[in-house]
Amino acid sequence: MSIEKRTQHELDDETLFVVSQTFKALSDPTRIRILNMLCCEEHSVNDIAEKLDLNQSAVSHQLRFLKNLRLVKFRREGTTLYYSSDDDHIINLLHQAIDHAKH
Amino acid sequence: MSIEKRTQHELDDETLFVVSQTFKALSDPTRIRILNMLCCEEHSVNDIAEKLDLNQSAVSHQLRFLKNLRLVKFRREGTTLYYSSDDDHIINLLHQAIDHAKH
DNA sequence: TATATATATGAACATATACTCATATATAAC
DNA sequence: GTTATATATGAGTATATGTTCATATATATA
Repeated sequence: MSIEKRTQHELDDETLFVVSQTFKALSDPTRIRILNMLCCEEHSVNDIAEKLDLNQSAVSHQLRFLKNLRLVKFRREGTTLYYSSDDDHIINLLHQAIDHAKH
Repeated sequence: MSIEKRTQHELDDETLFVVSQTFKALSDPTRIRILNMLCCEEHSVNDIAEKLDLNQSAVSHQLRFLKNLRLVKFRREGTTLYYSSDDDHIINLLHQAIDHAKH
């Protein structure tokens, strides 16, 4: 099999890493709930924690995870940070999967 | 907030579980490589193991994982099992993410 | 029946993950 | 400065995950 033919099928390490990290972000129920909450409107950390009945620290840890992957962004207003989604394409993947799961 | 309004935003447990499991399947580099290999044509277990330089047992374990989620199927020919993808929609999600990762 | 080949399975292990707790940091108001 | 509020962070911990190794199972052939 030629190198050209192989590369059609085999994914390079960089792509493999990015794709797996992206799906890893979407593979945890807590992160799914957070992303689903942030897809349409921004929310503060405490707001997310209260509405989803989660520990503030747990939410903050997960938001850092999502921010590192640039899936969410935030703006500051005083001591409050308002988070919102920052990757329409990945949010779209999430919604496709949700629709698929609901049949 | 009304129940109707809430359910617009909050996902039910069943959906949450299915979605997270689906993305979990796509979140491991080995499974991504296997699914990417199976998307276009069927392959035997040994064929997958050799082409992707993986342990036969590791491939078999991952195929069981993917089969439980009905992402792959197989047909038998003698002692050989030929696996292929069995969920076009999820394969489509994978390819969207790959394209997204490659920019 | 015995042997060979292909695949599946279970245990063991190392690593990754998600959470909680305690505490640190940052901003605002006093 | 002090105090209050909102969020971030690091350590510790329990569980989940992916792999390897050894072995079991299934099918085909002699």
